[in-house]
Amino acid sequence: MNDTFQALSSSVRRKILAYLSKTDLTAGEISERFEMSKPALSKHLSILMNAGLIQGEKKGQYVHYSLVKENLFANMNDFLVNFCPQGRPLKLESAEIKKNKKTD
Amino acid sequence: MNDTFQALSSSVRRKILAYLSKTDLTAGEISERFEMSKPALSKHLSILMNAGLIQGEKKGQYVHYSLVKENLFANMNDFLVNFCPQGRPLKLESAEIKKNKKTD
DNA sequence: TAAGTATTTAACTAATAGGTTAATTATATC
DNA sequence: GATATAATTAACCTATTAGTTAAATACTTA
Repeated sequence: MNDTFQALSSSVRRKILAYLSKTDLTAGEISERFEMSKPALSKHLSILMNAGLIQGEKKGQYVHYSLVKENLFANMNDFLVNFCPQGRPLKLESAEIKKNKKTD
Repeated sequence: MNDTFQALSSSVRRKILAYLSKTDLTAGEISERFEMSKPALSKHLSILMNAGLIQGEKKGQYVHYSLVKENLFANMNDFLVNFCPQGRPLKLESAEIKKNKKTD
């Protein structure tokens, strides 16, 4: 869980996850979307890999990255369950949440 | 959202939240639960405060801290909604999640 | 095989995070 | 008012993080 939250503490990495939630991308395609060197991006990708939030598959000279959604949800659930008194998995009322929404 | 995930990236701070999910505590009571100096704990508390995840109320010479659960859920929801294709709030099947559970 | 492209690794640097002890602030009590 | 307690702030140190450029690795193609 530590690795997960550590990985999620960077907005760059959260954006990578958001991109991958739409479609798989190669390392190069990901790096095009950021104003940052490829090695820097590569490090972010390896942090997400180590946290089990993404996976990479080498195809020829490319590495295709994809989201591992189950791990994302599993870790979030493990965490959030602490705050549900009944110990049940999440059941949120969207209205109550929207009320407190802050734009980022 | 950055502040929230930054705050959650520390296991000490996640433990503080877990304690506060059970009951309100003073700064001193919180620091007793960790092997760390009071100033160090105080800094963790201020990070959680800045993220809006806890609030402190001064009563006499004590400061009583409590969880602000709504902000926790709101931020998590804002984040997780990205990964729900329909854009709906979370609806997870606990069985599928348990399968991938990793102990921390 | 040589040259080009995709990606990662290595070596380095600057900024940030997380801890320490000492000092300060605010309240309580004698 | 003096002293004790709770909590935070200040000053400092070390380790980690996040970026850089240069080099290495792996694959493709002429």
